[in-house]
Amino acid sequence: MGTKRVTLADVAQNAGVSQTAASFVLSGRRKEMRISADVEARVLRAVRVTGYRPNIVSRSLRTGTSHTIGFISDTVATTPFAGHLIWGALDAARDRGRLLFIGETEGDPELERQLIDAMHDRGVDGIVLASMYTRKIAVPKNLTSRPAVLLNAIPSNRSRTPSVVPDEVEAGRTAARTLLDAGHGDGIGLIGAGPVNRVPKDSLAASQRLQGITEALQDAGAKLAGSMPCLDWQPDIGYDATLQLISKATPTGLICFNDRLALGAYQALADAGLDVPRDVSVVSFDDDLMASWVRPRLTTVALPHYELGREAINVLLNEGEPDNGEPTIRRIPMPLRERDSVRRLAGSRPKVRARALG
Amino acid sequence: MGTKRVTLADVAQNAGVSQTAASFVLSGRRKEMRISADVEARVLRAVRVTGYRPNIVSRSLRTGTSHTIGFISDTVATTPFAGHLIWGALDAARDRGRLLFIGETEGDPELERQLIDAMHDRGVDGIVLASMYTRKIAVPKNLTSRPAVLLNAIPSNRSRTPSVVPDEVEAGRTAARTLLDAGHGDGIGLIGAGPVNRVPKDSLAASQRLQGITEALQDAGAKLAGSMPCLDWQPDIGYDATLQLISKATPTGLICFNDRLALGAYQALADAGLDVPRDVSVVSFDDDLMASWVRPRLTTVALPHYELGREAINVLLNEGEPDNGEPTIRRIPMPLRERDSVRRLAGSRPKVRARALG
DNA sequence: CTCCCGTGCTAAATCGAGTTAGCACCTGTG
DNA sequence: CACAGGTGCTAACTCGATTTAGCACGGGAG
Repeated sequence: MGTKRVTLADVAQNAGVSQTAASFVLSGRRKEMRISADVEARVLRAVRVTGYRPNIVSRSLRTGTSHTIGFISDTVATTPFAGHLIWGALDAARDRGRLLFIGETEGDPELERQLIDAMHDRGVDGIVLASMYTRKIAVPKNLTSRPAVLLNAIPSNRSRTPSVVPDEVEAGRTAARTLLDAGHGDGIGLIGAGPVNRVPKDSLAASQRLQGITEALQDAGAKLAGSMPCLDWQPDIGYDATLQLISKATPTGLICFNDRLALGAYQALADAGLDVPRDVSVVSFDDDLMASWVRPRLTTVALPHYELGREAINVLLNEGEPDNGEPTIRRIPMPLRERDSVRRLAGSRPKVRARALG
Repeated sequence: MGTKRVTLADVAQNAGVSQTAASFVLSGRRKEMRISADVEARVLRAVRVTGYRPNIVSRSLRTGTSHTIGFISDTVATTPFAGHLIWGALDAARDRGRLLFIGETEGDPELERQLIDAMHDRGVDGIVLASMYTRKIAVPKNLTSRPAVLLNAIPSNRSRTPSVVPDEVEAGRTAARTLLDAGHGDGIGLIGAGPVNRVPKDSLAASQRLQGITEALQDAGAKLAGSMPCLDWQPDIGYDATLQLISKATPTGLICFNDRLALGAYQALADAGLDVPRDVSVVSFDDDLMASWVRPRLTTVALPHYELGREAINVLLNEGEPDNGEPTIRRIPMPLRERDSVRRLAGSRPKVRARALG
């Protein structure tokens, strides 16, 4: 309890050498400083005997590196996503011997500024600034005085701050190809955006998913069967949009821009007497928990929250490597979760295995 | 960017005084050290001009207090509860000028030990060790070398470590009274435990909720209509238990030991052609998200996760106050969320308002 | 025998705050 | 005029590690 902590001086005394010698042994630079094997052995024994653990606060003061990282998000409690983002960051941090400070801004820029300062005051090696949904954000001025990485966000102002984001464009292609490969060619409808993009301006998911979808359709020479932009991506909006879309012509496949829209689409299709996937196939994005709860289970392109968290830490700690003037944007693949909401149309060619390689 | 941080020495130089004087001004001890108002003004101006912020690492080394708290939980990602526990802790920490380290043990004692050490190495002022469900835990030996608080857990070994837990006994009384006040007297059945307690040994919720229920029934002179202990508190188990219970005699009210059991009970009652709350009233515990999703919305006694998180920080920072030999156990009230699953029986006396006071 | 160089270590400075001990100056008193 | 006592400040040490500068010794070359 009250026993004082063992310091390096104690270890040195126990080993009968100077603090300097002990320090060099422990930092593994004994060759460089020509410390004899004998002294090394004595120091290591002293460490074991005394149960010495270096005081990181002190080391941090001297070296300026605290083996500590700040993780600031706009919200940690309300979305279940947050947990996995933090989880990935936590694991990556532990793998590299770092501890994580966390903070929550609740979207308040002033609070954000204070948190960044408070973490810098504590000598963090860098800060991960995370957003709960992918968007452009203004990089706070005080963030850039030390290494920083944006997570799930791209700098809106001209800033060198590296970013880690989901690869939404490729996700759009994946979603479209899933229906194309199942033979839905010209029968694909869009719920959520397109053909002209109209969604909240700071959401990147909408425009990039649409871009990927459009590219994949063009590559396949396919034409959209219809599309309904939605200003908000909630179940009830998806319900209305779907009813409206099928009132003109019934598509054989639907790409919903997120799982909540898909939930609404499920209900609308059921009300219209259409069966999923027999009459209409559905593909979506996010891989919300509910995607595996609904019946039939929803095929969706997953947001890789755990991987995003991990990669943010890795990018932060590897900073200064690929310094080619351009701000780094690391895009994390969004994996397809194939479940039960897509039907392969008769006569469609089976998915070409080689495509998975390219 | 590359500009070096402003130190106290810079401030002192800018103000034309010694570092000592500047330090005393900033720590508010100028009276004590007889610093003139003139010098004080010059120092404060210098702070403003230079944008000085104290280096907490340095302060921490000298004073031993880092204004930093460790929060270690067994899991952060998998349960939605975790977010609110951390959220409460985060808010309380911010209110008191502290930052939070977080760590996740994934139930691994070795990892737990390492995390505790890593945080102590960084000079945390104390550690909150949190469990995701209420239980007894063995307090790690290395935890107690500095202030610590158990959250959602009670020490199983003889330990002075203070605890913050939900008041499960009172919650049991609340649940029982809710049905008693609605006139369900001798018609109350239990799903999950009782009359003899048979549930996983380290779960405190079961025994304490049962104790509260039993006390409230005794106070009211009421007898149990039946009870079904369950080894695991999952929907399918609750379904079976409920079917079995009503096969003997149909109670007018059901207390389920958590919301998942209640979900199963809902399904069983529906299958048996019984309506909630017309035929059977249901009260439960936890206030899971789903409790407000099911129809009729479930009346349940809520686990106060946010408050638990807040209080853990408060207890940690107020340590050394009520030092009366006994280990402190702080019990946080579990509030009743009155929704639509309880029916007041005809002829029952309305709830006495004064009862809420006592 | 002297000089040089490599070997193996140590003394002391350093990081940036907080804290202890004490110095110079002024005023009032006997 | 000597001296006590208060006022207002500063020099120097401290926390515990890292790191720079350099010392003592032995052996080989000239």
